[in-house]
Amino acid sequence: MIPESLLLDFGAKIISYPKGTQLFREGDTALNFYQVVSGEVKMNNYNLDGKEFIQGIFASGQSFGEPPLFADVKYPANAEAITDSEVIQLHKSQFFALLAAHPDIHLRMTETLAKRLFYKAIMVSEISSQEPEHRILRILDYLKKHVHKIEGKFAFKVDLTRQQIADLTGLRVETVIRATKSLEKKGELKIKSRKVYR
Amino acid sequence: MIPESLLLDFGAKIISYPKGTQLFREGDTALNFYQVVSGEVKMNNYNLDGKEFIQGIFASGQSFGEPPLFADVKYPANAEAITDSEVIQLHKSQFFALLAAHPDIHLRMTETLAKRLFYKAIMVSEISSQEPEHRILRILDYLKKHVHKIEGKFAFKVDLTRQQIADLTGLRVETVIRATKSLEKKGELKIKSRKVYR
DNA sequence: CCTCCTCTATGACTCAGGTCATATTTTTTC
DNA sequence: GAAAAAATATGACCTGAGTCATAGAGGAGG
Repeated sequence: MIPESLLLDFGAKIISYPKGTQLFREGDTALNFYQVVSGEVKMNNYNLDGKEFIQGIFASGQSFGEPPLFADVKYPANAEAITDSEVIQLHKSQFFALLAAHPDIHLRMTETLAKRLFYKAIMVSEISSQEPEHRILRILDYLKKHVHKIEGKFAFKVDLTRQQIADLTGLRVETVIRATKSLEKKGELKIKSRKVYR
Repeated sequence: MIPESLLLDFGAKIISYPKGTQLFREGDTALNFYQVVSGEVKMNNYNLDGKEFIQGIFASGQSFGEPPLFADVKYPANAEAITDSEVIQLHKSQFFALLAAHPDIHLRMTETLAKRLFYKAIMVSEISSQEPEHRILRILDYLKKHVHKIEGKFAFKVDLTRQQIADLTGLRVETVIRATKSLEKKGELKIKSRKVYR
């Protein structure tokens, strides 16, 4: 997370995107650095038959879509506002000026990429190894430990719909519903008024 | 890729690992920066029933296992020498000294992470969307375009066994064999004396 | 040239997760 | 506060990739 004041110093703008708006699409060339001010933004892909896969969900303070700024590639996914959102965005050239002026922030940026790579490494291996229940637990544990930094049994209230869990794990809603129920029976998680706790 | 001479200046050592040796294991704390001098190293996971998933294969000049140096996490996978290999390794503290002294190299490092993230983003979405043939084509196209930078139909000779393709895509050997044959029939790739061309 | 080992190949069978249909509950919207 | 939309839930059925077994082809090494 880069302080907003600093971003603004370098010429960043805060832009509002109503729920459902696309900020950029898969295949677009990356022109800006983005950081969520308020609301939630997701990055996703749609496969041939319209099924969604969510690469990540980004909340207040989190940046997204940086890799293509560094690597010479196009966006591998779309970005879409999940709720009405405000996003601070800074043009690529200015972003690099900022990094050059602040090596510590560059290092934190690298750290962010490294963490995301860690998550993807886990998910890709997990998804490939099948077993819906395992996949679901893994993503919940990842969110609990690394994103929300919560400890304690059932202390983490999962603020995701079954559909979102499905789209993050590459499963179907029905499978997620059945698997979460089965996991509850096994004592791996709790379901209270339809919300999942882990 | 960081010049070997520079790494050596900062105290790096070149170490030989015979085929099959593990350099580090999933869950280990990251202590060194690694770069392949000769041979090939893979990073992989084994799931509960022993099935392998290959996170990546690294050849001469490529570095691996850096993310946990930056992010405060353990290795998400093992590293193992595929062939007899020489690897140059530099202790974490010295590695950071090197980066601080050479911002341009730090930027290239960030670029490397960004590219790898790009690959993982593609793979995770692709693997989740099922359809073996699609998955296989995707990884082949990725390797062709981004790793080997080859153009032209069937100009890319895939130097991977069916088993390795399977382990990279999360499929089974038999499925890969059947799918590649089917893809050949469809004209998407060629098989000449058992080697796949794309 | 022969042996051993790895890799490719193919058929038969199984089953887990996807698909589809339908219902109920909760939340959102106007 | 009623209507519409979204989310959860459940059953029945189906299909495609996994599993298992077995065989042949190619390559390395003595």
